[in-house]
Amino acid sequence: MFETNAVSSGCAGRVDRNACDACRARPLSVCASIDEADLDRLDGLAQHLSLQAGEALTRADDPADHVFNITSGSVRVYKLLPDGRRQITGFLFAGDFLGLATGDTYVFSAEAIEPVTACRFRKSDYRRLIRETPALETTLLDRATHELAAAQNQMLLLGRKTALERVSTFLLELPAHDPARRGPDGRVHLPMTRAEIADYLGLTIETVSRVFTRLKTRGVIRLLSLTALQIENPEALLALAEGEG
Amino acid sequence: MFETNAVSSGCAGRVDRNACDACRARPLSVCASIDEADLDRLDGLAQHLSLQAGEALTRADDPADHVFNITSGSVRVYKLLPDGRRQITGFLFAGDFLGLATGDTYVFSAEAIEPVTACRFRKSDYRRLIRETPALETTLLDRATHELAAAQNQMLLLGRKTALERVSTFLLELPAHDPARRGPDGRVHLPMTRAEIADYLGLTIETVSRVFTRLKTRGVIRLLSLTALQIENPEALLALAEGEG
DNA sequence: CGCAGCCTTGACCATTATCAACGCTGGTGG
DNA sequence: CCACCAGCGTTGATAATGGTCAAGGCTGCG
Repeated sequence: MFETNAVSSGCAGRVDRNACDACRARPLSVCASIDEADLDRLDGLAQHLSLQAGEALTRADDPADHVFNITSGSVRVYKLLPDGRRQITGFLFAGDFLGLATGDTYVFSAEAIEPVTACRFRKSDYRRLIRETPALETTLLDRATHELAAAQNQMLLLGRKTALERVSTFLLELPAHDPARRGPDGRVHLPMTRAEIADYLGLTIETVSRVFTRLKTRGVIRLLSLTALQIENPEALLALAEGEG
Repeated sequence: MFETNAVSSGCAGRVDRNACDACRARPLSVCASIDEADLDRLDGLAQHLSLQAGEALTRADDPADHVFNITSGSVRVYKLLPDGRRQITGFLFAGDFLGLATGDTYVFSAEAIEPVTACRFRKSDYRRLIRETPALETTLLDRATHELAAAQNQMLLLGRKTALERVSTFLLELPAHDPARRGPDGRVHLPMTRAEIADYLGLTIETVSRVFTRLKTRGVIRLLSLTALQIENPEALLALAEGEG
């Protein structure tokens, strides 16, 4: 299931170029406010992974043995109902953390949606590290707190926003969450399929497609390809996202 | 806005009867795994609050000056859209923590839905306490992680479950989250109105009411009063909650 | 006793899901 | 080099779930 990458340093975000770029780009990344000695210890314990699209980092109900730090690519985190309905609870990008959940099995699944590099730590190592590295714990608490705020926003979206508002919000938040998704002039790269966007926004692929068309017709966005679009009118998009359109 | 309670001890959950009961009932309560000396310091810094139904603990966009620990009663946490649509992101009960969010303004509002007692700490004190009390930080990280898992479940509910599944899930999780809501023989006390249940589940009051009626007709629940009901068939309710009914 | 607030029920409506057909695109193999 | 195919995306027609609007009932309190 896992392919271990030969490159063996920089997992904590200090040496490896990818990871470090991610760190600098993200105010709350794991390596922020952790000193050199601690980073060295982290690096020593890290296992390096390289995954193809579709490969899993975690599976719901499997033993929760590891925690992960994404260093490049994108990951979908989701939960399923018994009949197969899927809710994607978040997308993860370079710098994001995965697997903090307490309990001894994962309660969600996580899979690469494009080639991903990540590093992972055994949960036992991770717990020891946390005990010995207060700065790490502070950083993780900060991150968890941020994720909680993001989760509240997503609940507002799923519970109370219309399809048009959901898609508009998504198009604004994707580049805000991951600078690597953001090109110049409001250009946005979408690594995920319509099905994944739909399962993230609590809609169907048809509805997502229709809303894209509506936004295009209104001149708010321009579709450059299936995986790239340009925001032509950010103000209008923001107004739509908050229900003022 | 705040009425300070005269009772001046036990806010950290050690002395005051209410709070301590709550602590013992909840494996992850704030006082768990914190030693006596630390608890004493916590108590020394706590301000004690007593709120009537409808009074606010926090308001979205106000300066985030305090963190709170609920010691009795119930609280609604919610976000609003500009046009007034409301999403309740969670209900808090005795033992729950509030206000961990980073940033210098609150991003949610929190109000008592029945008489509430709580204690609060200045954010500056709280930050210092965290630095000086690793056990507190560990506990808070655990709690945040649990809340994150709960938030993912709620996203699954809001994004993919039907009205019947949502209400069934709610009736099962309310007593699971707060033992004080659970009477004997599957009896459940609902401190919140239909409007609050609706805004928590992403539905309207009419739909919530109709689902209650359907569950009643099917013999799954029995309504004892507006604020109390009895689960007659927990297995059926569980099946409905997961979409197998 | 009467009123206010909340809840329930009913009729109708709208948004979004479902079902179906078609189109585009990229990869593969003749 | 082109044709075909598979997978994904778009568009259209229809259906259903839940929302909206409206009326009436219950309950607790003054």
